[in-house]
Amino acid sequence: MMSNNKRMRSSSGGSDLGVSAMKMKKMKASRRKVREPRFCFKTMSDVDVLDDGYKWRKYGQKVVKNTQHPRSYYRCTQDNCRVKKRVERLADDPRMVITTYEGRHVHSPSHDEEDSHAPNSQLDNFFW
DNA sequence: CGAATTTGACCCGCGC
DNA sequence: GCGCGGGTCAAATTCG
Repeated sequence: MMSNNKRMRSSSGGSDLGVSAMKMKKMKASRRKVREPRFCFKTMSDVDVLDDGYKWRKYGQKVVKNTQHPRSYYRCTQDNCRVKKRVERLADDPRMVITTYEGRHVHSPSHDEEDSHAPNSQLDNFFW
């Protein structure tokens, strides 16, 4: 009764699996010493997903205090791009959106061609 | 059918 | 020591 494992995120209610997942998660994030720098940009637009050349997939939404609007979390769906993007709306200015990019892009925007030998694009990314 | 999206729940770190 | 907030993932559902 009662909810009885409503979500059981680790499935199989097992423990080993859950532990494994937990361990993996820990290892993945691993609160490393140095974290990738985060770039915050203020954008004035009614739309939050400004197609900057990358494909984003929403993976979560949470409401933050000090703000009457929920925050959206996006992640890059590229093959080798695990860049994270955070989008927050300003309560004072609903048309103002704060886009925070976390991580570093591995590919150049729009151009999907092999940029392996194109340090220029990487430099361009760094600038962003 | 596949992928993307949505919501809820869970976990960890830090503050007091 | 305990509580709260913030952040992420997973599953289910829906759209193209």
